[in-house]
Amino acid sequence: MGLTKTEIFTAEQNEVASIAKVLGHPARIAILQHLLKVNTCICGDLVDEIGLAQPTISQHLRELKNIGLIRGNIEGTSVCYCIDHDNWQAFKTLFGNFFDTYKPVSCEEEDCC
Amino acid sequence: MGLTKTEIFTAEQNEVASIAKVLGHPARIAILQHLLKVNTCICGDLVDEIGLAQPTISQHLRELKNIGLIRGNIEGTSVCYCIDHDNWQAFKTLFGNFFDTYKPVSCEEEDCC
DNA sequence: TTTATTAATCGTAATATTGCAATATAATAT
DNA sequence: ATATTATATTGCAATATTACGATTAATAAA
Repeated sequence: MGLTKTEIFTAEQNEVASIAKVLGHPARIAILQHLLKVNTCICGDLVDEIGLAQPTISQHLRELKNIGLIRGNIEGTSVCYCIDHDNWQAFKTLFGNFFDTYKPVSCEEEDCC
Repeated sequence: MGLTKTEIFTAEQNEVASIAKVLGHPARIAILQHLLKVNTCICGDLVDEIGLAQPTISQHLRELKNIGLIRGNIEGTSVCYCIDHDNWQAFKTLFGNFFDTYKPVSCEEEDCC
């Protein structure tokens, strides 16, 4: 074990979890926040900004890119990263809908908590 | 290694990442979705509903409870779980703000992607 | 008091993640 | 061609996560 049983869950459950999982590391949140602030940057900027080794930042960038949160464009010898606009909006909606599903129970109804 | 360097990140970055991490497993999304649908349920219901072993569900429930997404009330021999209203709203706002930070770059401005 | 019922905890195996040094790759500059 | 710059990949050690069988604890029912 140590292996998630994805086959017993719905596609939506797996998708929400996959995105949340990528957001579940402070380095990746820091990368996204830096990108949100400066719009575009290269890997080296993030190494200076965040203070993790270059291979570690590169690895986090790959995960963010794989899930579609960011994109990277080769520019000479460096790679310019930025937020993926369309996916960002889609993920925002996905999480918004998830959190909005909550319907507070009225005091009249049964509630154990 | 294998250990996240939380000390080099801001409290907000660590908080967002911690919550996202807990949301980063389909079983925990499934548990929350079931709770959102039926308002309250006990551990055994989730075992039947989801199809993981009882200790596994119990473990996922503990993580959801630790981060504050749900609460559990002892009722006789069973424990009644429900969404934690206040934290749910707070986390919704936290993630909403995070996703809303994105300001699309106009075509005029520099953008590499 | 014994026996269910329900959930938590313990222990453990399999797998995943984090972080980095060393190395490889790829484009540019000299 | 060679050196430089920037990033990706590989390999590995330390740690974390996932899942579950076995056990425990705590209440309820007989």
